Amino acid sequence: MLKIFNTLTREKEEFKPLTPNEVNMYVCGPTVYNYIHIGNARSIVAFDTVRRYLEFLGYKVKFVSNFTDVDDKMIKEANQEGITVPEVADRYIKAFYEDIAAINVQKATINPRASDNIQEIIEFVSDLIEKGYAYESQGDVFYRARKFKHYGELSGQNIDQLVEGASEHIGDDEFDKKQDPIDFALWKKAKPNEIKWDSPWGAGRPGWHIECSVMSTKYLGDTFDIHGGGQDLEFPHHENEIAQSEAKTGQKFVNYWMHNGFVTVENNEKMSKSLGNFVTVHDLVQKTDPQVLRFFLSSTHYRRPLEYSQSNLQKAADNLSKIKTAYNNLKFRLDSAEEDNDDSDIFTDVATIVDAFKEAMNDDFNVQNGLTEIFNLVSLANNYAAQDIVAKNDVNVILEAMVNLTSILGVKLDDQKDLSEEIQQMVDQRDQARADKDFATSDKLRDQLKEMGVILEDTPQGTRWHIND
RNA sequence: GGCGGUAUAGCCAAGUGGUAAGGCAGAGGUCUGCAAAACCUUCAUCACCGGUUCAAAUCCGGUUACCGCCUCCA
Repeated sequence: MLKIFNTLTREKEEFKPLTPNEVNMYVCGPTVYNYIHIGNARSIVAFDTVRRYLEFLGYKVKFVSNFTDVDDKMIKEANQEGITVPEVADRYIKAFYEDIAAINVQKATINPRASDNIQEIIEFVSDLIEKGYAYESQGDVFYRARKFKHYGELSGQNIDQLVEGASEHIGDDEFDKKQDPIDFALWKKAKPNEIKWDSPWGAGRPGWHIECSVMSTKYLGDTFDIHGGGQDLEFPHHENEIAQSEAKTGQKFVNYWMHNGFVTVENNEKMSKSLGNFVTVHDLVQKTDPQVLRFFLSSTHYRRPLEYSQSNLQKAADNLSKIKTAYNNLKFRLDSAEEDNDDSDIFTDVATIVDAFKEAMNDDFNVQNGLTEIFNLVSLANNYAAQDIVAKNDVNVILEAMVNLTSILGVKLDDQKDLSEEIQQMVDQRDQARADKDFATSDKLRDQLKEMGVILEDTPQGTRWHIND
């Protein structure tokens, strides 16, 4: 039984989807004015892992994640470059797909763009005005936060304290337009030379929060199962989404709210675009194995902070390497494996580990405990591979389990390349030299191959090799 | 000021009342022509103070440190 920590209740709750065997989930995507950084990737990976595990459990998952392609930063970026807002969006959306593919993130079922949903947004806002939850003011439209009686529940905030907090930051002109400092924009009047759409309130563009309410309910219905995003979106973004959506539909918006922790840098400081202390995925994958980055991001519990550092990245690389080595070493035994074994403990051993893995992941996606089970599988694989006689079906059941469990973390084990003919010949020559006890020659060849990135290992079943990358 | 999070070995990190999982690094050993990989052994009393209990990392009270949200941010 899967349990999910629900931000709304601050408790782990049994997961019950609205429709049996199906899950509808929405995750807030990036504003596409730059490459995504490691922090963005963490969120993307966290929810990709959630999705993969749900699919592993047999759920059919409809996964919607948006692109914010109209807002202040988009406009600023476009102006600086002297190109249009859609051009900025197109460029970084393309890069987004490249980046997430590199770290083995499955594409969303749907990636709606705010700018493709302007009509729906206008209708949604009009509806809120009709219902008395929003008002027009000098070309802007604001949401009347105080009217929504559950306002502040997600983030545990008290409205009056929010007003105090808000008044410190709010500008004078905004203060004049708003009836209440905590009211937030649904529609923003266009300034000169800004991207704009016609609306009943004049030319303008949508506010940030409204797009997610509109697009999530458009594709997933008035109520859906899971809504995810970074902890920094809890307030105000998700609070506002709830207010908008529930005011309009009269229905509960989301059953399970999930928030991932931040990626931090030195001194536990949050990595963020505004602080400028970020590393983009685009840059990092040039010098780091994308698989290592993926493993690094997915192997810590999603709600914990994750420190980005060279040593932690290296640790992820070491751990991943251990898993891959075990996989490849066992796979090497397939050639020397005997016929199937009818009476084997291996099947039950593997099943026990897989069950334990599920039990771990069922506890709010506890990947650390899940990893422990993967290492149990590694240990089983290593021990089994060291036996004199191995059976093909035993080897395969272990390999299969390793692939299944690690793929939930987005890791591909089976990516060993073939050797070129030239290198294969060198390996053969060395084998001959060893057979002749000509160790000087064999060691020389081994060193040469090492220079070329091919590591040789001698085993009772012959020479094993792997690529050192 | 309000709300929330974190504090476990050199590092990462499980563990919500019964005497500290797992991984990396380190040390010793086995195997090997030498290696590599693997295997075996070894490595902590849980930020601090006080309390409850037969028993606490785990519950209660207090203290300290760091971080985040309240303004765009995954």
